[in-house]
Amino acid sequence: MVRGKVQLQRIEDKSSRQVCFSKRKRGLLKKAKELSVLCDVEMAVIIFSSTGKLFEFCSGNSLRNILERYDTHKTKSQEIAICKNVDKTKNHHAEYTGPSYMDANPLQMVQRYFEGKNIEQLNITQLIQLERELDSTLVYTRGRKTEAMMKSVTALHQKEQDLTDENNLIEREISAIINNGNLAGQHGRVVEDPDCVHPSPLDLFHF
Amino acid sequence: MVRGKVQLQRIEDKSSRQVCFSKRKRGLLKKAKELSVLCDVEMAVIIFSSTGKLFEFCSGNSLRNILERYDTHKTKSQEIAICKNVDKTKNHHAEYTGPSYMDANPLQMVQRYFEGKNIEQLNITQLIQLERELDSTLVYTRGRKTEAMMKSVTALHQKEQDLTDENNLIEREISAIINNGNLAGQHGRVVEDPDCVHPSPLDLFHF
DNA sequence: AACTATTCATAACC
DNA sequence: TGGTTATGAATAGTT
Repeated sequence: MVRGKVQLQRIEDKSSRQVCFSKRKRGLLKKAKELSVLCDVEMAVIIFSSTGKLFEFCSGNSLRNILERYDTHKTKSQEIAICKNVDKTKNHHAEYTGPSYMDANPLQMVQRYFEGKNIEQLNITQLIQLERELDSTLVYTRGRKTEAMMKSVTALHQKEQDLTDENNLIEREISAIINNGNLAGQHGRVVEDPDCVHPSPLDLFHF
Repeated sequence: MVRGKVQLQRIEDKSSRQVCFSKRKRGLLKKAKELSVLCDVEMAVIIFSSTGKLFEFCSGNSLRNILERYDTHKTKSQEIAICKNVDKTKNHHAEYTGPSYMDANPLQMVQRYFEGKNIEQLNITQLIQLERELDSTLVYTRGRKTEAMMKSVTALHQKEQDLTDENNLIEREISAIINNGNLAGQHGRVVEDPDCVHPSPLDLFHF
């Protein structure tokens, strides 16, 4: 505000309101552009004047894209809320604080990166190059996935082995206890066999 | 801008960018609220931070309503544009002509998108999803490429045809001239045949 | 998270 | 509308 601080309420005089709208709209759109460029964010502004005229701004090329992203985001956060059974009441500048890195797919990423150039508008050379690079990214990702899965499988095998060992150990302990119980019944005393109750680690690999 | 006027381009330093984002977002949302109240307009602001967080503002109580209004408005104006056969260029705000990212490959894009999280550190689920999405992006890109090539080939065929036609035309003109030259030699005068020298456009399709 | 020097946005006026 | 100006606001750089 400026020059005799104005109250934050509807300007009643129609023409003043119109003038103010025109000036402030320009200012807001400028700020929006600055924000989107400086901070590299995706954003959209939609304004309907009181006369019904539409003014819009969007950071990339397509406001529709942003609305779609908004929709998926909303849907996902709703899903998450349901999953977590969280009944979060929305604060008016609701900020979704979920894990959000995965909510954009590579196509959107690529489009965001070409910022302005819709993928539809790329020429053949660019498309061929993009194809090649996507291909190698895919190959790389598959490699990483396989590697990660192998590691995971190995880890699972190890865990399985450990659990099996533990089971065997427990079984041996149980039989030992039973045996001791029998012996105790026969001889009137408890015989402790350390080799059975505390087998050496190597014993674990005999089964 | 302020204190050593900043360039209107992406702030490269990540933490500066985030601080700037935080400050400017607050400012923008405030301005948006002021505009909507003072001038009594319906409006919406949607912002995705670079970390994927969503921030929003709307004048009424439902952003969804505004998006619906936007949709109907767009549909109508599009219909009008089609009816009037108007090739209206897009909104004048979507003219970001910043650094082209054509030199970044998708792997860099993906990594940059995960900002900080190296692709090495993604878990299996994320990798599988990434693989799937890269795959469909690749399929899509291949489709686009094929389409573009087909168009190009068709265009080339057309061009070839046109050139062939032109050649034929020229040949006919030349023979006509030669013929006329011969006739001139035989009869001592030049005979002009307008049908040969300036064939009607339809003649082009007789070959 | 505060501070401050600057630039910026804009209400009032023309 | 569009321009000018005085003034309050926004904010980049710094701490």
